[in-house]
Amino acid sequence: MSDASTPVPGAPEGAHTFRSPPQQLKLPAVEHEILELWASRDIEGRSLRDQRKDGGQRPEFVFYDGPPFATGLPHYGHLLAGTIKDIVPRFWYMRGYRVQRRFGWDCHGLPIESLIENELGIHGKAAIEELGVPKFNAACRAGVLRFTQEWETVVRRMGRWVDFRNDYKTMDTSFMESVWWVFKSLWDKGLIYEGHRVQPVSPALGTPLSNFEVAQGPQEKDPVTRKEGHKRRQDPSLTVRFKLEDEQNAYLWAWTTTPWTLPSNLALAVHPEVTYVKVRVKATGEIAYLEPGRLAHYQERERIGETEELARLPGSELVGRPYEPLLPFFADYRTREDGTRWAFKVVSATYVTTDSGTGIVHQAPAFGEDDYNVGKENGLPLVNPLSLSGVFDESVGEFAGLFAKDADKKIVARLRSEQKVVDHDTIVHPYPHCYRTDQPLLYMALSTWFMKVEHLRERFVELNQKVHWVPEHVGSGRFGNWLANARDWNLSRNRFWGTPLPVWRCDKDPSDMVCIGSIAELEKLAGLQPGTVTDLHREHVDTITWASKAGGTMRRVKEVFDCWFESGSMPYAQNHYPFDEAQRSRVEQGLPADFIAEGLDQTRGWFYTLHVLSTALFDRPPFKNVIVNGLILAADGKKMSKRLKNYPDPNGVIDRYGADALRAYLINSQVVRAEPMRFGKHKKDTTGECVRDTVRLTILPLWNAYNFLVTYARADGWQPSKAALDVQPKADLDRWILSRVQSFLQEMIAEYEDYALSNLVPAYLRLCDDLNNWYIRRGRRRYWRKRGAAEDGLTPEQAEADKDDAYATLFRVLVTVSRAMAPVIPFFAEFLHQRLLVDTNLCDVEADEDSVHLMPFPEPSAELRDVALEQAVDSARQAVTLAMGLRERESIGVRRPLRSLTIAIEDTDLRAAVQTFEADILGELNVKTLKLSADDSELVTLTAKANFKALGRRLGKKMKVVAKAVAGLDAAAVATYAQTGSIELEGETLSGDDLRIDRAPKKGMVVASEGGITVALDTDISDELRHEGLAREVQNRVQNLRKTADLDVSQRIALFYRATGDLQKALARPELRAMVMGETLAEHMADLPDILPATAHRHSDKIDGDTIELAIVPQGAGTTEAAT
RNA sequence: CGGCCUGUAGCUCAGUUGGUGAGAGCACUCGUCUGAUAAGCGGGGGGUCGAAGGUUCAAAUCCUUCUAGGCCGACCA
Repeated sequence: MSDASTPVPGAPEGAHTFRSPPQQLKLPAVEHEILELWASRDIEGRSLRDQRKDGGQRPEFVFYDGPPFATGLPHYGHLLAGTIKDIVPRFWYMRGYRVQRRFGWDCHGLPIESLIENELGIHGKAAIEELGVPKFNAACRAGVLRFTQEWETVVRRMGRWVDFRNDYKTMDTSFMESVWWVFKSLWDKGLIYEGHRVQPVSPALGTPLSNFEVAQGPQEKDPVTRKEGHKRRQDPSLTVRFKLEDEQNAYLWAWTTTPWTLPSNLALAVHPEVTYVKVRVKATGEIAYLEPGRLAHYQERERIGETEELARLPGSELVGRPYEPLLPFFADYRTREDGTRWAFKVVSATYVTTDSGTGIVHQAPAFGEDDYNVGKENGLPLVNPLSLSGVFDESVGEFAGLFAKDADKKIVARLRSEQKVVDHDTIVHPYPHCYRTDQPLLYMALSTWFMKVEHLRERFVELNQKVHWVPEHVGSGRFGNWLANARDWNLSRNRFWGTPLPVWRCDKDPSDMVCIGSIAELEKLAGLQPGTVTDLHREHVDTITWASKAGGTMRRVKEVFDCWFESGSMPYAQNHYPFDEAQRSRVEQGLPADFIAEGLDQTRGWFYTLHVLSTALFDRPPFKNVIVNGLILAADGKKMSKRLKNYPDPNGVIDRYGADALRAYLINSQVVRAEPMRFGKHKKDTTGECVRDTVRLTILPLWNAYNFLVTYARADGWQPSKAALDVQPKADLDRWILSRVQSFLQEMIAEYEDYALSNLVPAYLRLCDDLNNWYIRRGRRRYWRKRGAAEDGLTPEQAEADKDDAYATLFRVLVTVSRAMAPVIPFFAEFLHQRLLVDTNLCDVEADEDSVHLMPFPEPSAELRDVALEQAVDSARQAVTLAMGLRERESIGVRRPLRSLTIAIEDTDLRAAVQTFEADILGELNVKTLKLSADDSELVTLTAKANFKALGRRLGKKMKVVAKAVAGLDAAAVATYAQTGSIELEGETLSGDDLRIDRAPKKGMVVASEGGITVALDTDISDELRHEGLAREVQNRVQNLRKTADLDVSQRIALFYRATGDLQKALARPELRAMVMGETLAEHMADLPDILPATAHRHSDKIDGDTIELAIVPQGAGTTEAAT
């Protein structure tokens, strides 16, 4: 490869020398520099909008970004989702795809409407209409984007690349027109109908509430069950009697907690399979029907006197029996025109329970969902005398003008006077309340627009099976169940700030309706000049009318869309489909998207609406892969709460530790698999200490490795080159780390492609451990070898080549790792790329090599792989660990040299491979010689254990007996088995890995064994070894002295000492004396004089019972001539 | 009340299709440095795997019940 490339402007002049590394690593400062770099070189733009300098055409990886409400500030949940939404596109971009990432804003809906109502100081629909829709909507438009700047700041600071310039807003005319197109398409397919749905209504607001809003209502714990639920409220508990028309003096008893629904009673429901009882009340002689268990309940509470049982019958026998209307207002519905019975009869309903009331349920179809469904099944009429404000209209006589809840008392009074009340009590129960006004909600059937989805259920489920869910269970469980039980979608809202339903209807003939699918169509029908309509909000389109066939006027219906319908239309509407010709095929080819990611709470939200619309419109799933993230809780396990201040401010955490660390922390958790996560290191961590740990764990290891390379390369004059990136080193250590990096790449790619983000950081940490704690530590000497000198048994030429290989290998490793980690820690990866490649003029701007994020993701090379070598190092490191444990156990410090270490490994190839790392093992452990052996019988006692996994299935019940026999085998028998590989026990032939052989250290031996590797230390210490150990202790004390004296590492010294006993003997040995002097840079070593210069530093100590007194005096420039 | 998820070391969490010495990080403790990194490296202690039953030769793992928590939904007569 040639080094002739277009250098990056501003890169340091001259050759390929590394820039000196920063003195101190300040991550937030580094990140700010990187942000500036990205901006100044438009790197983000080149990636996002695919404006590469090389102009290459790339296949498209389609990502849909779900729009957040623009009315709140971003919190940790958004940062987490943003991180996921950044990592995945970055990876696929590096894999050679084009990945458009457009930010979206959800601009419509109740959150912003409520906010504006509060700010304008008005409440309720009536107030808004009084103010006027144009003014209200203008306020919404002006207010909805107030936080976009804050969002952009935080999102960018997190390192997320997403296009804010080319964003989409659900209030854009183009977006809204596409929503119309979506609706019109559904309309043309016959999937839209007008119907009723029982909805919670806030009478104070005069508007129905969404389930979402209901859930936002006041909550409290039930004092008995301690369960969180709706705020509790006291209501009447009224039992009334309905007179049967076909039997004398006989009544059906029914119970209600909402007397205001009684005027609208149209039926009574019984469970067809429940047994009811017919009784005579002794005191009054009346005959009553109800469920016997409930009767007993009333009698226990002494609400009813004694009764005489007359008969028992199943509910099905009551079905169809007529009764007199309780109140006269809707008595006309008693019979149909043809004379058949219509309302006021007993109907069958399986939802009826016998745990409250009477077992006979009052039915007011307009005021309960179950009632409504029962009414529909039985062809009952729908009567609703209530307005949205909960006020009765003229149809209910004396109750007209009363608020429903206020009418309760008057209704009860009238029923009481008519002898229709059996029992009147109160009940305290959880009941939904308005989240804004705190008033109890009323349920009532309202006219709404529906999309038919129930017939699509099966298709939903089929298409959903093609989706790769992370984690899998959300797709098959929660979401799958939801799809299988999907209900027709109520997609209209009686609100103001939203996309208006594009339905115009004749005010004379309501059946004359037209659905508009585009602006052009509207202009044409209304006779307007093309281009007249530029905005589709209510204040603009509600005034557009035209003459109808029936001589009336075509006016738009009042409703606007549920904002979920808009977000579900996002795949089409963000590109103004199908109106924008240029984008048409992209939209069609971009469905399903390759990837989306949102929180678990979107199961019923965006995931669902995307699914419904793409199935209905295109018969396709909307996305191929989805990552569902869980909820982030505060460190104390509670929800994050601004009030409790139980979590650290995100900006503060980023400013202190950097975005990379926060990203790595968030992603290194099962929260990316839909599980909840506690943001904190411990329960009281409210400062983000957990993120500091992540800096230490994930960034510093890489930083240290980089710092090592650059420091030595600069000192040594080594220069990186393009050739170094393809280095084929000879040394085993180098070949090993390159192989190890390949397996790391393979693992990373597999995890990225599987969207298993929580496995990325652990894989990377394992590599860092290998890199820092073995590769660099063991290879350290190679970097500071003098050039041109024969060392380590190598000729000067060999030593030179080996050293170059070492530099090149480490350089290559760091470059590769920075690319593999770029999606996860985009700042630090970029920092490395800039320092290693850009500043050294090794990048070609024309080939878009000036940012790590424009580079291709590194492919693992099979040629560099050497699995056996990787295993050998594993084993060597394991042997070292075992031996370290032995030293610890025997209290022999690493400074004390030992004569020999024995490693027993049965496998011949592995043993030979471990041998190649002999010097490393001995160096790590401070041992003189290594003995390798295939046979560990002198070191350990063999015991055997049955391999349950292998034998269990084969032996079944005999397993226990055999296992016991195996455990009873003596060492000799096990040894025989180890040789022959077979044994007869309890009539079974066991062979191969039917037995697992364990090694227990023999008594009196310094031996440890694990996983087929046995190590033994020779702890017999000769005088020679002991003296060397002592000399090293002295050496250690001198080094400590150097440090307390704050001497430069290259500062020469004069060393003086006075020692006793063996210490004296050790230091008298010439070779040890030379060692101490060499390692401590001592130019002189002599007995301690009586007088020392002022620059001397002193220390005395006791080592193994002998004493030593030390003094060091700095030598050379800047110091006076030391006493000699 | 229903659906889904969770309960493993002091804390945060791993533990594949059941296979028998239950792991990591942090914290604790002991040791270890001087030509990358003490914001480092290594050793160690610490858990009746939420509880109780059951299936099985074998259960942290499968089943049932209970219990605690989370998310979503239902909360009606």
